[in-house]
Amino acid sequence: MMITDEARKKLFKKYEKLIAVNPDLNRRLVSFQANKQVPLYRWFKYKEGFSSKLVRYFMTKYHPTAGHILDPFAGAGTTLFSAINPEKDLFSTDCPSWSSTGIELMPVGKFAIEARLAAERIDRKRFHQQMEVFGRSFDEFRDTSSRIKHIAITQNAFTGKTEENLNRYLNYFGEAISAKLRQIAGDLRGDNRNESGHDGKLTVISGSSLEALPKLADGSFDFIMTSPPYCNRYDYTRTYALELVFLGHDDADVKRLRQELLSCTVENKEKDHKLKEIYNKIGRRSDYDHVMSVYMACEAMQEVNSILGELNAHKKLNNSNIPRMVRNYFLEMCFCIFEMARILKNNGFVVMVNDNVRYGGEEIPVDLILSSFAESFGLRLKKIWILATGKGNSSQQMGNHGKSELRKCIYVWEKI
DNA sequence: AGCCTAACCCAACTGGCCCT
DNA sequence: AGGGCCAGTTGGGTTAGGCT
Repeated sequence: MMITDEARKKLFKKYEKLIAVNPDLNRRLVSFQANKQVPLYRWFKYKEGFSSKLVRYFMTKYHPTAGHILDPFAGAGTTLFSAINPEKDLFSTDCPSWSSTGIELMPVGKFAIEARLAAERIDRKRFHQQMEVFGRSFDEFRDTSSRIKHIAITQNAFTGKTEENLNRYLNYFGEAISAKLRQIAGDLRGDNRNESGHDGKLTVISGSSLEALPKLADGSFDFIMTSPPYCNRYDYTRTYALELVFLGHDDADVKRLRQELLSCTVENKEKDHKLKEIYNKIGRRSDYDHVMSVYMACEAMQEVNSILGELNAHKKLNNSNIPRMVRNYFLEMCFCIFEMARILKNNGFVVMVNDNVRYGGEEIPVDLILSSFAESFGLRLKKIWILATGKGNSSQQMGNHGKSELRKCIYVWEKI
């Protein structure tokens, strides 16, 4: 089996001087952890999100004056809300507020965004009253002595302490909901914006970035801050299956959604035909051809594709669809990056959170490949910030490939 | 008060099983 | 045979509580 890493090494050499550890960044900030204690953001834990503090950090660092921000993979809307709710200590008070636009395919994220917007408009006093009524209705059903209706065989089957714990568990649903509502009410009370809403305007587009981005106007954004799906087999429709069902989606809906996601799971099929159709329909076939040629011209990309093909032929990958997923992940991202470059204003910035990945022991330098696409489309790589502690292997890889670290990155691209 | 440690907590995963 | 899906491992971070 022929394994080379020359093209990847060459690309690394090219960008090496721009890769640097940023001591201000850590896992807490780059993940949702730092949002868990923040009022309003803590209502819904979007596991894959980053923190509001991270958004503020990069906006202050690269674009302290207000404008229009975009997040094409908006999730629960951390970027969007952080931009329209400026904090006095970070943004100058006389600067007008940002407006923000988000694109989100997953109904879960869109629902979380809309729920928060709705909550900020409600009559807070009335909400508090309703909450108390709701809480009392739970109390009526609560038998504090015991939820367990004993029969002979359960009598004295466990200690008093155990029974107390079991009851606590059985009562937990009501308690959990009441606690969440108290938190929401408290956050709304502490929120000193007026009830008519935000300083800035927030728009959310429901659908795939592959279809929505081509419809946005040239040069209409000052700043893009986002975290696309990682190239890591992560299936969002599975992670949020319960929430999707709760929102009324059936099996067919979930399967359709899974196929619409940017290819990041082994179940994703080719979207080439669909992409062609999107660009033909809006009379931009030449853009489609241009993006394809940039993708094909990237040597590191071709090296990764051919190595994964070889590993697959030798049964060295634990799932035979990994090469297809990786190939399409980068192709689809290539289209997204082309569109981001087009809709950004000159001197505008893209800040993108993403991790590198590894399959069959072979590292895929996601940061380098995506940055080389960006440069082909007129976005200059300003920095690849990395965390001091990268990410290690999953436990399953330890036996075969040992321990080695991969970069956890935040790329900064500037339109020139 | 400051150090230390055991006990938790938690992770943008991936190996492989189960059906059709 | 392969699409679709399930679910366990283990390193590293955090913290309560004991010890000096």
